[in-house]
Amino acid sequence: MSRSERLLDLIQCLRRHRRPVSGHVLADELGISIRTLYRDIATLQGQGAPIEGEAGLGYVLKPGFMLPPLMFSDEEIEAIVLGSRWVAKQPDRRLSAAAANALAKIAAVLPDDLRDDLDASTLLVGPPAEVMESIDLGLVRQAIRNERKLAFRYRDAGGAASRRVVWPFALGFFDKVRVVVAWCEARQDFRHFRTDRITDLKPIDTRYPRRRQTMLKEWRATLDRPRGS
Amino acid sequence: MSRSERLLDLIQCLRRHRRPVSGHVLADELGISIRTLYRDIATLQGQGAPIEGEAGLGYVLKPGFMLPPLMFSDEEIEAIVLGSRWVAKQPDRRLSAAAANALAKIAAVLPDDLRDDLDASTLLVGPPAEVMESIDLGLVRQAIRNERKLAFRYRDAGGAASRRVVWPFALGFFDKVRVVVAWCEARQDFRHFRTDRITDLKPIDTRYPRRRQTMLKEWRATLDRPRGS
DNA sequence: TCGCTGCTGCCAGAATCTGACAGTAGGCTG
DNA sequence: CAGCCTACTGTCAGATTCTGGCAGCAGCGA
Repeated sequence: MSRSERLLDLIQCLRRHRRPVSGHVLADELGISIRTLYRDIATLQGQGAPIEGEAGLGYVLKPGFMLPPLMFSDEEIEAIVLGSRWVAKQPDRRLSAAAANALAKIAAVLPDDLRDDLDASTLLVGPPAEVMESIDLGLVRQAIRNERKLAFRYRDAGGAASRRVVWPFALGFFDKVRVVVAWCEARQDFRHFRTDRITDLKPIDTRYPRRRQTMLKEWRATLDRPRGS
Repeated sequence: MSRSERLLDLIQCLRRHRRPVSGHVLADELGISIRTLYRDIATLQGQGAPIEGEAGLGYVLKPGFMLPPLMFSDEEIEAIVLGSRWVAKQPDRRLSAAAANALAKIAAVLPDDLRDDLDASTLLVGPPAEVMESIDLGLVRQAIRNERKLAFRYRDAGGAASRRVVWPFALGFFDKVRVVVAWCEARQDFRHFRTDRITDLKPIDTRYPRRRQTMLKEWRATLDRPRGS
């Protein structure tokens, strides 16, 4: 195996083990000596890979993801760039900024002619709507990831306010607003909640009793067939 | 310069010259011997790069684009995936298919935990609208790229039909339909045309007298300020 | 204190890469 | 057809890089 291939393998290894791994283990998995591993790690760090080593612990790959060399056709690149531009115009600040950063990174490695072609493919959406998020989406993401309940006050389309305890499992886009998709304990059904109508968001420390993947699947199934059938 | 860096450089070189380039020229640009160049080309081909060499002509990089290893944060990946999903749901069949392919390629190299997180971020747009493209968007793209005029019949929102000759310079999304952005010869102004209302599209072989980048810039400027000011 | 770990410098042998030369084969032009 | 340009392969010796082992230092936890 050539050295450059091995470097990618090393990243994949680090990603597999999420906990700190000792250099010795990594060297074993790659079939190289510990000395060479240290050199490889140094090389990767030199190329900007976010690898951290601490004495007595081992190595961890900091969050952040390296895409290995990927082949895309012109159209696939166009699709990716266009989609990222769309995300960049969405009101979710964090995602929008992330999309802008991603676009910058992609543009940096694109050949000029392709970049020109992409300029001819524009997005005609209006300026981003001034939707003020009243809540911290980070809390929602965390609750989803850890399968924890959420409590909040909600004001529905009619203006009626209510208190909810829900089991969130997805955070989606709907037109210009973001919605939390969840099982509502009060209604005993799937509901989605516009984030801009949520107030007093409080994470609850109890885990909800179902797997979020399962609920996602069930919820999708209810979407596929029209209401009432 | 290490060999692996040079291989990426070689791809960039090939991309710069769009016409066939002889191995000798490439070797000069990279500062290596012809023999080493042949070896490098062979290596790249072995890794799946679409390089073609023909005796008497030179090397060409077949359309298709290789993204070098790129670092993305979790959020940037989420933005890219989300955007691609959005594109995949758009009515433009070619782009939608391209987005689906790109997503598959990205998903293939994503670690499992990240893929799970992304599942929790859904797109709540309805099923793709049944917009039948009556024209071949490929012709439009080609006209834009080559700065050629286009002639077609257009039926506007009020139902009134007209013949147009335009200078197209962009192909954009607007909500669920695609629009051609162009300078309209009849109206002597920028106009955009919904592709589903265009019929009898005919490419015209005459080049229009302005640069498409310039027109794009001017058109963008008109968008920034509200009408009438 | 000990053990485990990260990390660096050094060195000799192994592996790889590189350039040069020679030769084959294919396309293009005259 | 000949002549030229090109892609491509084989071979080989020297240059370069890579690799593993060793020694040693530093930080962390028990």
